[in-house]
Amino acid sequence: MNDSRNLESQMSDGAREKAMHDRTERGADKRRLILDAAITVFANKGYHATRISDIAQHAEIAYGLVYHYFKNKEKILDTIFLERWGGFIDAVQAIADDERGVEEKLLSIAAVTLTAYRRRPEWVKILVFEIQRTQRFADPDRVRVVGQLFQLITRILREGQERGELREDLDPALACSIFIGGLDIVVTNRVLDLVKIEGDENAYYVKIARTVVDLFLNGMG
Amino acid sequence: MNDSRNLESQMSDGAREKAMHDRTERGADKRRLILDAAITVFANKGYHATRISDIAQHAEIAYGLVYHYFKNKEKILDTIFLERWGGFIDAVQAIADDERGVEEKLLSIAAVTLTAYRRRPEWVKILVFEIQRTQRFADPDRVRVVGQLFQLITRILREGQERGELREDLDPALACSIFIGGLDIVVTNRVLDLVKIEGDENAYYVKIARTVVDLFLNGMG
Amino acid sequence: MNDSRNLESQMSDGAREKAMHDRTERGADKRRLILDAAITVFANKGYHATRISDIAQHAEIAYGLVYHYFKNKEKILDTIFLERWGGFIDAVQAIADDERGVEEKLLSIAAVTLTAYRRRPEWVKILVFEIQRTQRFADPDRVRVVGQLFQLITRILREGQERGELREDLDPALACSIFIGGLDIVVTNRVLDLVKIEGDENAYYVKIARTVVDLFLNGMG
Amino acid sequence: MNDSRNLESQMSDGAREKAMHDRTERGADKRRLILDAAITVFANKGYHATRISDIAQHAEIAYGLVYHYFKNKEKILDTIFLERWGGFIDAVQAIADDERGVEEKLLSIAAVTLTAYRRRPEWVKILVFEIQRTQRFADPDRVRVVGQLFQLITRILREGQERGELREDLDPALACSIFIGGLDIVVTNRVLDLVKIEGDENAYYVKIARTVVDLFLNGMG
DNA sequence: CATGAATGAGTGTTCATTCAT
DNA sequence: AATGAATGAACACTCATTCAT
Repeated sequence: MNDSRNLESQMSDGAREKAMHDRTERGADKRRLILDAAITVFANKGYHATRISDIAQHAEIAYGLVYHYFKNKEKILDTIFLERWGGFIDAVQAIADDERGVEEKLLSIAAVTLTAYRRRPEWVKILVFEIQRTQRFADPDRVRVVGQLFQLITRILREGQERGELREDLDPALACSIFIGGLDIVVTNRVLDLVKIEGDENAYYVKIARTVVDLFLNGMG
Repeated sequence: MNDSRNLESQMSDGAREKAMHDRTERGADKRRLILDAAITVFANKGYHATRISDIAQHAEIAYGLVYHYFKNKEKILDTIFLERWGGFIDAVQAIADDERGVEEKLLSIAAVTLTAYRRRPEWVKILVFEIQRTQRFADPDRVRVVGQLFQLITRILREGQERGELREDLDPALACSIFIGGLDIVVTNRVLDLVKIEGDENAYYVKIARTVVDLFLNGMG
Repeated sequence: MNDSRNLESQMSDGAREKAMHDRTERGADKRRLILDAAITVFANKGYHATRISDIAQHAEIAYGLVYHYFKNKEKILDTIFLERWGGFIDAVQAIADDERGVEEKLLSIAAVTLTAYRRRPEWVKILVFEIQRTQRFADPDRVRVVGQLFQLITRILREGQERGELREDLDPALACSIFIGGLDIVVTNRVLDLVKIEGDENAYYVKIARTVVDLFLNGMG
Repeated sequence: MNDSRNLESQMSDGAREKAMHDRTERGADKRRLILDAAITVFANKGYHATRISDIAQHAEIAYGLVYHYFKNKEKILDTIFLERWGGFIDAVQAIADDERGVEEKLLSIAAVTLTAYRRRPEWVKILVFEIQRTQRFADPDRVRVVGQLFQLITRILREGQERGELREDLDPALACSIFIGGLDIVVTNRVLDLVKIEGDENAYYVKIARTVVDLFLNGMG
């Protein structure tokens, strides 16, 4: 990841400027301005409905400057994807690599996912809606990259099976899909406002994370 | 549903002509031609990338005729949505209303969903990618209609809890989301070709349906 | 004039059916239906904004039937023009031919014009706006026909000069233009609602006719 | 008037560049190019028959550039209207405000009107045909602005009555309409080529102006 | 780096007109 | 005569991308 800010560090809002010296101060500034503007606008209007001029206006920079930093509109989306998803994958990787048990790992992943959404719903909107779906036929790289998440979680599950923490009669890849699907739809529901929240948002997300993992491990029966 | 052909009946390809008397024979023919062409093209190229001329060419009709039957491009998508989703909801409704236990009902729903995908992947592609996501801000009706599925399944789960077939400590609405999410991602994975199938497709889907429900009811632990 | 109903007879709303035997009863019926509908719709929406389907709907006949009676959209306008304008010219011709003095003749013409507007503003709208202006380059016939009105009034003025009722130092053609212009703009003003009417409309128009002629004959000085 | 070039100054073709600093040099250039092209094409083909590509070709610029300077086709017409009519109204205002008698004022107005037509018949065509008529229901502003001319001339007449220069038994608003109508139809006649000119055009117009005012003041009787 | 004017291909939509029945 | 489905040319408008300065 050229810009290795994962979701965790994004959460704690660590020193932003530090990471910005792969390019000129001002250049990187503008580049970041564009990306941040793009994230907002993509999330609000959707990728297709977003015009380059929208991004430029929101970033308060000149129209044509966008093309100094990005080859075209799609590259902007690509960059956002790589940056955000990369950060997310790094976080999941760290969780997968630590020494805790399966339950703790899954809880961490659920928490990271849901908290990320709570703090930066725009990113998640873009990840969920714009990238997975919009250009799905265009870029096989994109698909492969999304696959990383599945591989990491599948590995966690397989290790759990090997350690005897999980049933061994289920395909870990399929179980992984279902776990991710559970998280995904919870986020999707929020985006679509199918489920209304009452009370403390934070507690709500923690509870959801627990429930998802509880259900995944112990079942509804 | 004005056009009450649900996914099941669509599968068995029951008498098609019978439903065609809300319009002139020829008119309905052309209308259907357009819809079928649209389903194919939307699924292949995506809604945004599809030109009206693509649909007309694929249906082998004149360009302008499309606008004889549909007010505009979006209405075509709308019609597909209502037709297909309506059929699907009817099928789920029937399952929810029968007298079997929770496990059987969930199995049926999973089977219907997955089989529908196996037989008409284009429809599901359109349902999953083009409608749920693309136009999400435009039409609140759309969101509400998708919500029907959640309500039906939530009801099944709540009744299961009341009959003592299911744990009562979990919110049925949330559990419902997670169940749907499991199915959804499985379909999505197929669409995205993240998971490769080996051997008999049919058996594969049956096994998946069982696994999803097994995991949902008994958990991974 | 194949349909020789002039503005005067239109005013008195004489037996309508009588004139309709140059064609089949029903055929002429439909033809008339279309023309009447066209007059209304052209006056409301303007020629360009009027679609054939608007006319058909308003006439409560089938879409394609319009093309049985009229070669194309423009022919409908043409027919209205010839019919209405022809009637109007006939009325002016009768006035020009009678034995009264110039003042009486001009008063009659002004009265006919303004009353026609009062009773059938749609016709006048079409005459004034749609025909004189819209298609002016298309049909030289149209221009020639409008010229008839000028010729008739010019003749009246020239005769007045010869009889010593009018000044002889002014070009009668130019004076004619100015007289017509006075009437025209008064109608136009009404159409554009630049001038608001208070009290009895009828008396208002009679007074205007008198004023126009008074001013034309005696001047403002 | 933001672009205060009235018909008189347009006639004398005063320093053009001076007025051009509300926009960038080049920008204003192109904008003007478009407007000038539009005036020509609108006058030749009529507003409705004019395609954006006609304007672009005539201005020798790229198609899309038209939309850089004008929101849409109608705005181009609007701009021409405001610019030209505004200039015309300014000229009439100046005449109304000076200290001469009614006859001189009316003569000036007639001369300005007719001379404007002689020098720039396209503008008058557009003013007379395209704007007053075409969009009459759309923009109430348009009607109001045309009303300004009536108000100015009505004021002149009313003042003439107060000074005893004019008869007081006629409604000045109505007299104003008739005066304008006389001028209008004279212009219209030229446009329609109902009246043929022989000899010196200039003298012709001067004579007409005199005749119109003479007739208006002294009458035909 | 920065600006925003310039370009022009692309596409949804309209609607007069024709045609088969 | 009557119907309305079928046709397809036409056109306004959008917007990603390039370019001159």
